[in-house]
Amino acid sequence: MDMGADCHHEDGVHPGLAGPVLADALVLAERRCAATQERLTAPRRRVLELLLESDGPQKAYDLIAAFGAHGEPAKPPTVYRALEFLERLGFAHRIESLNAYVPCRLDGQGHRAAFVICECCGAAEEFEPDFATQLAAAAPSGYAVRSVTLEARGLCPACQAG
Amino acid sequence: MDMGADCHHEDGVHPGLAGPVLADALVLAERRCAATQERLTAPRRRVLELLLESDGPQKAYDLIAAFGAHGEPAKPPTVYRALEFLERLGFAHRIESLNAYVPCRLDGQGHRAAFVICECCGAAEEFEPDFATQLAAAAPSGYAVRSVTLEARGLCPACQAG
DNA sequence: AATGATGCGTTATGAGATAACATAACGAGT
DNA sequence: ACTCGTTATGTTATCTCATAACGCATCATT
Repeated sequence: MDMGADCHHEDGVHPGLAGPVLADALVLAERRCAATQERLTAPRRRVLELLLESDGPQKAYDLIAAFGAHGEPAKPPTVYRALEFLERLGFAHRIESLNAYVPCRLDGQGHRAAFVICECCGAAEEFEPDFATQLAAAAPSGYAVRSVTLEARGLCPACQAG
Repeated sequence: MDMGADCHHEDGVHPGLAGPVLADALVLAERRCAATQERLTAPRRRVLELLLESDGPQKAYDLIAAFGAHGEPAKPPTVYRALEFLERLGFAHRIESLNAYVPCRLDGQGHRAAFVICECCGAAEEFEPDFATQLAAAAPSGYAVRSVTLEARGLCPACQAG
């Protein structure tokens, strides 16, 4: 995406978790895994941690580079497998139009995710596409819609003001 | 996308143009370019032709491979530049979740494109997202939405029946 | 013709993702 | 505790997707 060279704003919508808040989020994820007999293994947990710490959408190779505790990168499959797991459980989402990943900011698992993406600062905000059911009606006749990818672009409030 | 191993359907929604119908479509494209002082150059025209001939979403490297008249592939930038042009003029759309391209099947230029994609046969059907304006309201507070990427997945009528 | 803008051809490389295979960890049943 | 099937990981290599950078060609205007 072209962010425009004249944007001086920071990613600020989701500042990224740290300290006890981050720890809590990870514990919550552990619990949700335990409840469904899924395993939040070390690499999965690490990738989730990196996503939660981040201020905005993360590229897979950013995660790969940041994976190791002392600067050693991960191997690509390690991170891609973890991302696949996190998406499956609803802990993370892929933003197709950015080739990037974000942690889920909403509670419900299995929900349909939708995003607004600021073309200026790159922030991505998740929202609940309540109208997904409307979509099924709006879609061409006869299609049985099962999932929806919805990514809207525009300007976040800060970038409109600035 | 996982199309499922058990689908025996063909891409049938848009059979691909040929002969006089194809020629007409290209002439129409020429006219629309001329009207806005844009140039439908040879590589651009060739890529549009390949898209119009196709039965379904085409990958960039499929187009690259098919570009030459006698089996010689194009160089990647040739095709990517043509696709960029065709998208800009509304003659083609990129489907993000497939990394693939389709010719525009609707008349209006500059419209917001939306797609339903059959998870079984891979067909992609374009439709007009009339509710895009509703989206602006549904989006998180304060975002000024400028464009929307909407890609729904499900089963086309033929694949539901079969 | 000179000029400036746009587009093309070419080489090379960057960015994103996965196939394939071997090894290791878990967990249910005995 | 053992063994067996399953699930997950480590590793290497490769595949797919896309663009940077450069020089030349083409076209419209002067």
